[in-house]
Amino acid sequence: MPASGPSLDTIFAALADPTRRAILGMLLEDDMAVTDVAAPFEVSLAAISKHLAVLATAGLIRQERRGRIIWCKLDPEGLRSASIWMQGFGQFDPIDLDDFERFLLAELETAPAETPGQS
Amino acid sequence: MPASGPSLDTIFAALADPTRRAILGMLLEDDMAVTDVAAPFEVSLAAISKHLAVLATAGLIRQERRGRIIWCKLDPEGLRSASIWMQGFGQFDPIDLDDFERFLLAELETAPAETPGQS
DNA sequence: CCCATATTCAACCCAGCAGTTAAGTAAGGA
DNA sequence: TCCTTACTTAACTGCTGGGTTGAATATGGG
Repeated sequence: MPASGPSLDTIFAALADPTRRAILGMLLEDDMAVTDVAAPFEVSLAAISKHLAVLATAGLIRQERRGRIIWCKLDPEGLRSASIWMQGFGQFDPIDLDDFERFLLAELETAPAETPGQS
Repeated sequence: MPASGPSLDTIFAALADPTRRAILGMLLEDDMAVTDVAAPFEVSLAAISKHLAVLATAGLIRQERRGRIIWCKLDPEGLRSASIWMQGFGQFDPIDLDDFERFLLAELETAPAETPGQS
């Protein structure tokens, strides 16, 4: 009883944006404040704030205020229903994590319009 | 060497629409002609035709003309890159196919605005 | 050849989303 | 208290996406 969280609509729509996927990739390494998340991107802070709201609504991240800083952390469970849905199509070989690493790097290199990952 | 097909942008965006996911669910059982795919839905045939084009562009289905009928068939490989990407977040327990079945049914029941699955 | 079937194309409408800037709120620190 | 830091909200813009209808294309059958 995963309590049927956010809809698949919401989750997949959230994942459809390269900026948001890049953010998830960043949060995979560490929790971050909103400002720090925004730093590598060229878009405004407000835009990133909205992206984070979308990700939170989709249940992919959680935001927790501590002092005046809002910490963003990945919520891997949020991907669960989407993952289950997808696994239903095609019985792939068990996923190799190295594959993921490669994909993530490729994603970051051919990034939106800036180079998140650079300082 | 997955030949880096359609982008994750394209794939996730395709999956973000409930009508399109319903179509994928239908094609999971059998290949279908465009007209037959459209039948259960309330939207126009042209709309479904567009949805199918989106799915094809995303590499999730393949369309093959035979006579005057265009057959649509699922292309599970199209989900591969997206699946790999997602598996990178959160090491879930190995997916139980029954889970998928339940999700698919739930999806179909609370369908877009019509009842695909009805004749 | 002509008509019906199967599907796409074209032109258009409307809603929603990503982006902007500017103002608003919240919380430390001097 | 006042300023600064950390975010969000509001109002607006431009583009894309899903929907429509109606015409165009392609193919099989009588």
